[in-house]
Amino acid sequence: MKITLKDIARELEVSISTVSKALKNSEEISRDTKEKVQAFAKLYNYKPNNIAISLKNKRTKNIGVVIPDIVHHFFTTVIRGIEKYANARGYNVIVCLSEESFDKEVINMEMLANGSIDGFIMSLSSETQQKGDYNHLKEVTEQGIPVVLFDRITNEIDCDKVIIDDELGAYMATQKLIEQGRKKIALISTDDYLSVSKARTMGYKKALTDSGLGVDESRILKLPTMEMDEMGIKDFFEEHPEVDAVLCVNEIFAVYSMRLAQEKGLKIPEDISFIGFTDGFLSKYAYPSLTVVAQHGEKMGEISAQMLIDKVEGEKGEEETFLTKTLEPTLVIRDSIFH
Amino acid sequence: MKITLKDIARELEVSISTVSKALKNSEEISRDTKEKVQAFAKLYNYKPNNIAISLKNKRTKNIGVVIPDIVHHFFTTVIRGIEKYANARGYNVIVCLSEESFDKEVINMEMLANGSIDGFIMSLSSETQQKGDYNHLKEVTEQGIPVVLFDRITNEIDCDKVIIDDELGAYMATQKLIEQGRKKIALISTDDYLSVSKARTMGYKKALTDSGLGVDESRILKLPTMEMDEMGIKDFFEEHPEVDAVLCVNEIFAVYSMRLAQEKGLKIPEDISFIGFTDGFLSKYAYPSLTVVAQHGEKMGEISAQMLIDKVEGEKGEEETFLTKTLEPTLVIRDSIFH
DNA sequence: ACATAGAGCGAAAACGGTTTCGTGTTGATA
DNA sequence: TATCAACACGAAACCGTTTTCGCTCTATGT
Repeated sequence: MKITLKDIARELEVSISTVSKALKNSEEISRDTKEKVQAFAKLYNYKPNNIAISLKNKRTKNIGVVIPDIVHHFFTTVIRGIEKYANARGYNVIVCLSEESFDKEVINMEMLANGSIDGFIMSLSSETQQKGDYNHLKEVTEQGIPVVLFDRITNEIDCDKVIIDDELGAYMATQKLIEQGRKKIALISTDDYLSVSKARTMGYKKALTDSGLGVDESRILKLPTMEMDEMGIKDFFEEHPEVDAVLCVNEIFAVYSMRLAQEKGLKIPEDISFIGFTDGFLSKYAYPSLTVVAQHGEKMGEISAQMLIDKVEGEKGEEETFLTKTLEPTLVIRDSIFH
Repeated sequence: MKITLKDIARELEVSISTVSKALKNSEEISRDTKEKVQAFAKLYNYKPNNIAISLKNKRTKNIGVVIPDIVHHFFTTVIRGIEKYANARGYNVIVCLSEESFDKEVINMEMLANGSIDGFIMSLSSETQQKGDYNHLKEVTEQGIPVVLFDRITNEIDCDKVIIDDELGAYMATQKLIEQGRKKIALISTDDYLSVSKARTMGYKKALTDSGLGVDESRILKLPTMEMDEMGIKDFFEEHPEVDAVLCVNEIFAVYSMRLAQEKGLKIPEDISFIGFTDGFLSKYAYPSLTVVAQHGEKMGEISAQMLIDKVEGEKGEEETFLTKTLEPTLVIRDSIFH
C-alpha cells in the first residue's frame, strides 16, 4: 500500500539512487528522468518514510514532553505552547505523564531516550522533587540529549530552564492585599519540596515582612500535595476565623476556599479577599471571579520549545551554555478582591 | 556516548549477530559468551535503538492522537486515559492539535502517517465536521493504518468509534428538569454540524416532546462554535426572562449562564436550574456546583486506545470488522438543581 | 585520431538492529 | 577411522533512506 523508492526504481527501471536524487531535484539527474520520476511519485503519492530518515540522520524531529499531570490548566497551556511552536518548526510532540510519580518519570524517560526523541521538555514530578534524585536526568544529559526544564525545576542539573518568578508573583499578590488594608493574610500552599511552592511562600513572607506586618507561621497551611484536600482546608478555616485574605498556590484551592467562605455567609471581597495562582477557566468563571497571578503557560511552552529546538539544531561544536529564562508573572485583577 | 551492538561486538571480538542473540538469551549461544556479552552490555548501559527496531519491524509503538483542543477538560481526560492504557502496553502517545482547523488536522495526519505511528485516535475538528470532507481519513485508512474516532465522529468513515450516548444524556438531563417541575427549559448549544451538539439537541427535543411540553425553537440558542460567546448568551437571556431551566452542551456555557442569573438576583436552583455537559473542575467548584452529564472521558480514552492497539497488533489476515462502542452517560447531581 | 571534460547514472556503504542460513569444530557412534 | 549430530558462532540480507564515489558515455577541443 505504501510505495517506496525501491518500488519506483523497479517500475521505472532506474536505480534507487537515481530516484532519490530525482525527487530532490538534483543537478546530477537529467530533466527527462526527473520529470518521469516526479510524475510517477506524485501519481502514487510517494512520501518518504520518516523512520528510515530518522535512522539515517540520527534526528527524529520528535520532542518528548514529560509532565506530572495533564488535567491541570497550567500544564495544558504549556503543552499547547510547545505544540504550536514545535509544529511550526516541523517537530512532533510526544507527551508522557509521570502522574507525580518518580518511577513513572524514570520509565517514561528511558522509553523515549533510546532514539525516539531529539530532546526533552519537562517539569518534575513532586515525588522527584521530594526525593531529590535526579540521576535519570543526569544520564540523559550525559548522553548528549538536550533537556529543558520548566516550572518545577532543580539546580542540580545543568540545562536550560524556564520559570516564572514565583517569588515575585506571590510578593505582588500579597502586597496588593496589604495595600487594600488586609492584615491577617493566610497562605494555602504545599510542602516546600515543590520548588514553586517554596518560592511562593518566600514571596508571601517577604511582602509581609517588608510591610511590617510580620509572618504568623500558623496562618500558613501546607498541604501534602497539589491535589485537593477538602478537609484540610476546611479545618484550617475553622481554626482561623480571623483571616481577612487568602493567597493560594493554585486556583482550585482558592475557589474551594471561596466556597467555604460563602457558605459561612462571608461577603467576597468585602469580608475576605482571595488570590490564586494560574489563570484558568476556574478563575475566570468562578463566582465571584478570582484574582490570580497569571503564569503565562503558553508563553512558557513556546520558549521552552524554542530553547530546546535551538539546542537540538545547534552545532555540536559550540561550547555548552545553559540559561534560565525567568518570565514575569502578571496580576489579573477580578472580583475576589477590591478594584 | 550511546553504545551499539557493533561497539560491543568489536570490543568483545565476536560478531554482531552473536551479540544480538546473546542479549536475547538465545539457545544458540554458549553460556560463557552470553554472560560476557550481557555483563558488558549492562556495564555500558546498552539499550537497543528504537528507531532501528521500528524500521526493521515496521512497527513504531507510537500512536498518534489528533484532537481539536487540549485546554478543555474533556479532551484532557481522554488523553490521560489513552496515555495510561497505551503506556501500560508499551506505546507512546504523540499528541497533535488541530485547533478546530481542517487544514491543521490534515497536515498533522500527513506528518504522522509516514511511518511515525502505528495508528490514529482522533476527534474531528469542527471545521472538518462542517465541511464534511473526510478524504484525509480515507487516505489513511486505505493505507491500512488503523483509526479510532471518538466523540466527534462521522459515519462516512469505516473505522472503530467510541462515543457516549449524547442523545440519551441530553434526554436524561432534560427529563430530570421536567420531573422537577420546570416547564420553560432552554438549550444552549452550537450549530448542528458538530455531531455531539446535534445528538444532544435531539435528546433535549425528544424529552420535551415525550413529556408533552413541546419544543419551542426560540428557546434553543445555537452558538457558532464551542468557544465562549458572552454577548450571545447575554442577549439570549435578555430575550428569554421566562426560562426556568437551562441545559448547556458544555460546562463553560453553563457556569457563565449561572453567573448571569445570579447577577440578575435569581436564586439557583429555586428560581432557575442548570445542567451542563462535562464533569470537570468548573462544574465541581462552581458556586453553586453544577449538575452535569458526565462523559467519562478517561474511560473513553482507555477504550479507544484498547481498540486501536488490538487492531494494530491483530493479525492482518482477519477480516475487517469495525465496531462503535457507545458509553452510557451519567447524571452527576449537584447544587444547580434540586436534590 | 585522441585525450578529456562533464553529464547522467548506478553500486555500495551507512544508519542499528533482527533473523535466516551456513559453516567449522567437537565428540560420540558404528 | 569414517560418519554424523549437535553446538557455537558468523555472514549476509533486510528494513528505507541518503550520499559518496566511480563508471560509462558523448561531445568537445587540438
